[in-house]
Amino acid sequence: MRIGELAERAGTTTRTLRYYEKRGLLPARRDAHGHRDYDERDLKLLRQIRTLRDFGFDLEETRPFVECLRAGHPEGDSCPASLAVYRRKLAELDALIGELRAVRATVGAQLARAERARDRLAAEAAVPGGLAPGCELGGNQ
Amino acid sequence: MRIGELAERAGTTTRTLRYYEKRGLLPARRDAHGHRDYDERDLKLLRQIRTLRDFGFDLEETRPFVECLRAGHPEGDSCPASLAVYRRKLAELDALIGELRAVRATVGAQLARAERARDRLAAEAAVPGGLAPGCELGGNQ
DNA sequence: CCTTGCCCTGACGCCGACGTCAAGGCGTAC
DNA sequence: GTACGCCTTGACGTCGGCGTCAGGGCAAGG
Repeated sequence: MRIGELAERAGTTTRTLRYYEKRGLLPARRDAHGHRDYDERDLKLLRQIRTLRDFGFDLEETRPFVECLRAGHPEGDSCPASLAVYRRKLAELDALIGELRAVRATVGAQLARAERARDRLAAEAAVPGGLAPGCELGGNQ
Repeated sequence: MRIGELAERAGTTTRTLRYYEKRGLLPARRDAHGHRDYDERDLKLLRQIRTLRDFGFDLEETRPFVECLRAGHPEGDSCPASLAVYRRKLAELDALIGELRAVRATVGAQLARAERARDRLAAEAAVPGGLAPGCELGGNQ
């Protein structure tokens, strides 16, 4: 099949396929007209790439999976190099999730603090006698 | 103080300060020589920006905090616009963390599956007579 | 005098994964 | 003939947040 058909069947674009070829990830044979010629195996390789990319893998990280398939293995993750990428990715994800949760906690605490400060000021404004005007906390002279 | 000193005191670079100025985030007065002239308040604004950026806020998202401080409020998050950014960021973080955990679960499952497949093949190779070659996949108990 | 050290502006480089033109070739259909 | 649709290569644009020159100024110190 030609590039347009492969792109459509994989839910991507011709530009992407040419890019993958330039990166050496998905080389294509050529027909008599110089047009790229792909087969079902290429579709399988491409789907492997896209699946991993959907998970946030870099293009380079998909390479071991593609080479594993091309070597004749039934799955892209049938090779040790692919498993190593999985493990590295899991470690990355765990680290990132940990950082994000820490940030989330900090930002959440900041929001809570800021809201308390706001409510305190609002309460003082609503009930001017509630706190002495000279109270230092408000800062409002 | 001049740009070099401010950069050093805030733990950033002069390039960054010029960039913030160009973005209209941290305008600077000029002295007789045309050199940027900052004061302690600018340092406070800058620290607010850097803190938020360390949390992963975009530069534009820090603007409400900076303007809030510049308007005379004691904290950058003393204004409703800042609180809105906090809330938006929390929602973003929650969504992102959720996605990442889903990806983590999927990748973890893929790794486990691939490792089982590998171990199964290794066991078959180690004990060639242990299972009949015609044994159906996955049915080896 | 020259060097050192700070400052200035302007502009290109970088990262990743493509999008989007520009300009042209070839085959088929009208 | 010519319009259409697919293909080709090449090259620039995108996004954010700067890094890194290039080229020049101004003041103090030796």
